[in-house]
Amino acid sequence: MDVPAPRHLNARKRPRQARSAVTVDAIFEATIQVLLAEGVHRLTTTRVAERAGVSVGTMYQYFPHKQALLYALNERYLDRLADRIEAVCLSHHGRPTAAMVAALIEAYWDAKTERSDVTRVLYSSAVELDNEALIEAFAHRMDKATAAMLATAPNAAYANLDLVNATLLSVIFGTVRNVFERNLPAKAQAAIRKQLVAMCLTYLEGAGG
Amino acid sequence: MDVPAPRHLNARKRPRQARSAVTVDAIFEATIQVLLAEGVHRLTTTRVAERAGVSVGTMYQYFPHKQALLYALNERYLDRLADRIEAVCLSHHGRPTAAMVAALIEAYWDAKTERSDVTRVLYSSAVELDNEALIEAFAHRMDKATAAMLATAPNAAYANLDLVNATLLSVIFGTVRNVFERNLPAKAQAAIRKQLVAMCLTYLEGAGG
DNA sequence: CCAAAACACGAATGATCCTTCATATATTCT
DNA sequence: AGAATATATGAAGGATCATTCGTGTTTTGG
Repeated sequence: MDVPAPRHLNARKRPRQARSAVTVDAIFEATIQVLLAEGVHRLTTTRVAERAGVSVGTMYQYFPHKQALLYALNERYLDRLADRIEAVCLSHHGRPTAAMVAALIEAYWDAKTERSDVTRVLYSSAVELDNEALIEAFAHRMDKATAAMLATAPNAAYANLDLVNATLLSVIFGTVRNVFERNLPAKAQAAIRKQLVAMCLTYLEGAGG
Repeated sequence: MDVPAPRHLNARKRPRQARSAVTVDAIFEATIQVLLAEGVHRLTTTRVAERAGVSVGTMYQYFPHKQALLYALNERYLDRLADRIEAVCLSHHGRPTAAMVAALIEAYWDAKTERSDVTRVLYSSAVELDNEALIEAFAHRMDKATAAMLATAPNAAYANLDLVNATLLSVIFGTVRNVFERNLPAKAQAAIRKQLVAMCLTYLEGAGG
């Protein structure tokens, strides 16, 4: 995200040497591990440090407090996710609308599902975190990526691309999350996913695509 | 919900006298107030009791621990929500599909939005809570209510009502949550909501409704 | 009206946790 | 090499919290 974090969530210092970059990454990974193994309410600075193989003090060199760590972790996650979706969108410029929709849904769905346990704990770690800026930045990147893609569809003539695009994203992202949280069996998930693709495609066609 | 809570989340005792029923309700309301005013991470048993005008000890007469309180709170919320939606569905039996969809989306959307701050804190209070059973029970009630409604639509002939119904609910519930979490301006929310209604209607018509 | 049951109280206990800081080691630069 | 900077350590301080339990009060049923 190219949006500045709330000041109070900024890192204390940026890693300058190679070893500290390694440390910071280990801390991120350790955070996820602890979240997976113990849950948010047992996510302790000490536990994270221990799992990362460093001392608490070291953690506090890079994150002024626990919240900043969680903020940075979510930032990293959303950045990577946005990268993936953007790449898929770019690779589908000029393709038929049907291919676009299918690819978009597949990419997002897979990204969320392939490590559903991680997705879950990241959601939980974001609660009680002032991450509106993060979410908005992510949404904005997605908006731009998909709008640009849709605009290149052959025979596309959307009356109001922005609204259609926003609706499409809310529906896709929302549905994935809902299915995900209900923890439906894989078969049911796949069936709904297929329906979702068809539904979105029909919607776009009706809207001028 | 008619599903038994996980044993460890059961209330210690049920209120028998009138005054204790008042107490329990005050505790629920106080919990919401504290959540609104301070957030999950400052939700303490003492604070809740204080706000409810009772002592901590009293709280522990009805809830064996904090988690049980939050569990019961979410149970109460989902029960009421399900009641509302069920009533709307019932009142639309036999109506045209278009009216059904519009009413369903309106009912759910309004229920979630009219006190969006409460909705938000309830979501946050459910994190790190073993509430799968609750969610599943809610989903099941909704499934039955909407499926029964859709089956009464004039000219309805769904090839696979169950899948269509499940998709519809995931899409609606998911989209509402997504729009809700992004905290879009009211105008944008209304626009998307309208699109969602149209989208769902087209979907149902294509599926045999 | 009285005993039993239900309800209410809240200080004390024991545990967990975030964060700091004085100190020590490693790396870079000149 | 030596100074300056970056990185790492972890014990200790200070604060918050969930939960218990001995005790007091109110209601109910006979």
